[in-house]
Amino acid sequence: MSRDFSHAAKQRRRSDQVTLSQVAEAAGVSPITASRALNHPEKVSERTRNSVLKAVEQLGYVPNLVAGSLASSRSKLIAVIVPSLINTVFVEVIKGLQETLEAEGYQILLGNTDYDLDREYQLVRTFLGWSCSALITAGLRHNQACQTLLNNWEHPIMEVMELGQGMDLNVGLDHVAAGRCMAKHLVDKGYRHIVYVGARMAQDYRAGMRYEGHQEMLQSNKIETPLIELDTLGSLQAGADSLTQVLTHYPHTQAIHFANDDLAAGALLAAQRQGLSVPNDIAIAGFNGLPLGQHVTPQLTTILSPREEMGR
Amino acid sequence: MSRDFSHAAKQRRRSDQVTLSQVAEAAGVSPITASRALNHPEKVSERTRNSVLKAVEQLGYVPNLVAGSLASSRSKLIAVIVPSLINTVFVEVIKGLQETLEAEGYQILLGNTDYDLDREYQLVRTFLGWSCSALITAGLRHNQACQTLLNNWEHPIMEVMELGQGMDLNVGLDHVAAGRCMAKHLVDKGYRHIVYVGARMAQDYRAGMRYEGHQEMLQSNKIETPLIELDTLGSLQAGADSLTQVLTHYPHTQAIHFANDDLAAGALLAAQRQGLSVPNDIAIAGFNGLPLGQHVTPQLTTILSPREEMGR
DNA sequence: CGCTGTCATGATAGCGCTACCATTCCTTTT
DNA sequence: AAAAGGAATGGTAGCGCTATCATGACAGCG
Repeated sequence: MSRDFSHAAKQRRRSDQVTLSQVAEAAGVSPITASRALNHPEKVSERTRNSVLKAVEQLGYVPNLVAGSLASSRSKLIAVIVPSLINTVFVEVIKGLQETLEAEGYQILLGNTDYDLDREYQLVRTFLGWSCSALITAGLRHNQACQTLLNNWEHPIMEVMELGQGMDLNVGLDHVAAGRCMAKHLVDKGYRHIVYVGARMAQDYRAGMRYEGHQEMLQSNKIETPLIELDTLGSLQAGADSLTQVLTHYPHTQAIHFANDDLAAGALLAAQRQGLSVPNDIAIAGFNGLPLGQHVTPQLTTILSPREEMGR
Repeated sequence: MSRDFSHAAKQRRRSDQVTLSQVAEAAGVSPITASRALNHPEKVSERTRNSVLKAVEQLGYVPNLVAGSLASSRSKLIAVIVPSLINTVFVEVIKGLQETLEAEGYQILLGNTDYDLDREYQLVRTFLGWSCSALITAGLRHNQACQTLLNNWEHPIMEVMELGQGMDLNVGLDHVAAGRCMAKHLVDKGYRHIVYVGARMAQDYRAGMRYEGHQEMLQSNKIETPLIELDTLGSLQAGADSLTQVLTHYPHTQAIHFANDDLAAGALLAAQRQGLSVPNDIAIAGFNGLPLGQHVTPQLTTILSPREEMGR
């Protein structure tokens, strides 16, 4: 219970990193002024600003952003959570975001859920802990805990890839409609034996939604809707493999509707290697509008514009 | 000069975020113990740990990683700096790193230099400010300021893509040798009219190094070394365009040696669209071993293994 | 000539967490 | 039985920065 005041001072400076105070001292101003000179240059006189800048240069000062963020409870970080880096679309999205955000001085904190909503929750938790100034996630579907977390969060949340009842910002498209649209296109072309090929649609539920649209359209035309579902993630290789599967199980197939362009491109190239003519022997449809798609024999695609939809 | 002790307390809690202290209180322990329960579970009794965990759950506590990092001057962040997201190789590298690092609980802070060394310096500065626990950068070449910064940094630095005198860890390959090797291969195949196509080699100096090797080999065989340099970044589209250029300027071309697989694949597909047979009419060589390369008519490639080289 | 307003700067007090001891209460050793 | 070691917990003091308020200097005003 006794109190005493005889504690010896404890030293804990762990690194020899140059601090703002040292810069301030070298510049002959107070730490606060040095801080302002760097972060709100317009609030200090030009003379002061210059001498601070000079001191920064001389000492090789590197601002400790962690400390700054803690003090201001803001950070120039933006969390980007995607379900996969294998599927090229998400890479395209990151590319687009990256261009815009980095130009604004933000850094991207990258997370990959592997189509696992629990993993997504973990990532969101972690990223919120970094007091990111925004969070960008692919998709509207989150698990309960994650949803709660996001609802209570006060910073902007952007959900890409999918249209619907979003939280803050929401760009994307209606996947059911997209599937329906592509199916209609194939039907209109006169194809009657159409196979849908998806990859892990339980997880990549957006591909599932496109399949729904596809089904809807074919059924209303009284056409069978055979489905081949791969249990690997969509990739060129998977697409190539699936072609064989399709031809084995459904030899009469006239057209294949793939869940995404990676699969479609893989199948297309495989078809060419096997000497099949596309689209005469077999038509191939994909989804996304990857650059690759435009370089093979003309291919059907819906376009996603990942670059444009930033704004804030 | 006068000192007085009558300051009123200032309130500044800016958010209603749950703090560790609140968790500790709810669990009936001190904040320190709560911290330990979460970060060093083996150091507290099971009873304590459980009650802390329960409190965390109940209150919906999200650890403030910024504060934690400041206090411990460590963070579970790893900076990854690449020169481009357009060139598919770097995406592959990120993919590989991502898989390994995320499994270890690290987050990736992504930066893109656009092949600009000054931009790289800025990024390094920023990332050091986040007290990342490691930094991964593509390439050994940095500007002076950046080099100084990196030399004085006490955490691991990994340089990928390029072999040589590195700092800490260095994985990659000898690009001059790679260029030489591919050129030799083409010469051995009997080609005598070989064009090299690169994209912005002043910036993408690794492509330049491969060209050096290429040149060396051809010259020692008394073969001309025509070069076409594009001033866009390597992409499928650029590759396709370059094919036309090559055929216009050097109609006798038997083989094209591309600086990377994106260009090569673009050209290959373009050739096919134009009805050219590869490699009978024209041979196409790339560099990197992208998955795409394996799906077009067999193509020459050196393989980079971005996934394996993690360690730590 | 005091009164208010604006500008540049400074003093103070944290942001939420963890490192570093110190303390308590056991168990083991000689 | 006392000394020594160990395990669990707690108190204190920052990590390096910025928000908030306070201050001083000087201009404009009636």
